[in-house]
Amino acid sequence: MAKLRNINRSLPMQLLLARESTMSLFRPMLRSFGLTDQQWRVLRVLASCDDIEAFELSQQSMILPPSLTRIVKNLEEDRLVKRTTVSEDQRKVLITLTAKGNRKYKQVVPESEKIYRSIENKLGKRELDDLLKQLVTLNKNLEN
Amino acid sequence: MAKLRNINRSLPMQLLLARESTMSLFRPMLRSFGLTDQQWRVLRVLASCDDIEAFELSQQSMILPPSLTRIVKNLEEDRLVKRTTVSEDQRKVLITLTAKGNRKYKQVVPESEKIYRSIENKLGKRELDDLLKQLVTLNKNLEN
DNA sequence: TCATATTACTTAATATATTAAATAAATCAA
DNA sequence: TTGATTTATTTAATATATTAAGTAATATGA
Repeated sequence: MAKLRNINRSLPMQLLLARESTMSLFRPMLRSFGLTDQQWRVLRVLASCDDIEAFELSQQSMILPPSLTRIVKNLEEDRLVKRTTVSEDQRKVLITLTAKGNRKYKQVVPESEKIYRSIENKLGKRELDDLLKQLVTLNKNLEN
Repeated sequence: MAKLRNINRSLPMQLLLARESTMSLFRPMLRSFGLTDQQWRVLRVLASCDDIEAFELSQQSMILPPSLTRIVKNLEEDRLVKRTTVSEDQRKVLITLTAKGNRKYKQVVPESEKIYRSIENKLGKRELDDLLKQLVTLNKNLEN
């Protein structure tokens, strides 16, 4: 009978485990700032640009549009982001960070970098760079 | 001002992207068998043992207990798995694959392996093995 | 111009994730 | 032995993921 490969030889499972291993190091810090993983992904994209269309934000934060609608709505209620429509194309929505959102972002950045450096220390800078390079290559080669 | 690293240099983001890149190749196949990603993770663990306690299944399938409760309930309604309690410890629940569940598993395995081999071809067997080794190392080194 | 198609986003429905609290059985300590 | 604690799982509440369907604005073609 055809047998399925062991978990240790399954790329999807090892990626899931690796993602969880790393995120579990950041999560308590993010929660202490009142942020979910996804909210932080949105904030960091917004911090890298003046404003952004919903579709582009969806791509860059890797959150599908239906989820993004709710996440942005919640962030808006927390006054961390602001939504405006584009006058030239009334279908489009522009999302921007508020001053409060920007302050929150600036509070999180140093804590995030601190954790990232501790990961670098645990894994070794060269090994981490090497792994990142391979992941970037994989993502390029498997891209639809 | 402290600046956050670019997405391309963020291990958590690249892992998320890589996980999504690979799972998107398996997902249509799994859906064609009427299975969600998580249901398939549960079935493949069950196929590797006669029976298993809920807690152990939770660990191996990387699904937290509250989610597992519902997933197993749904699989049970589909008659793919069966739940029994342990007489020596009435708190514990044993979960097993039914004959129907085993047939489903055996149908999926060759299709899954086919996709896995196509990934091997795209990435190169040596590169894939190397990446897997690094992920296993990362998971060991970051393990709580 | 006007019906049709496309685009951008939202709503809806169902499934899963996360955290906390609840329940019930088993264990432990005085 | 019994009250407190621990263990194994479930329930509950809120957040996110996924897929499909809906809506409104824009673009296109006869």
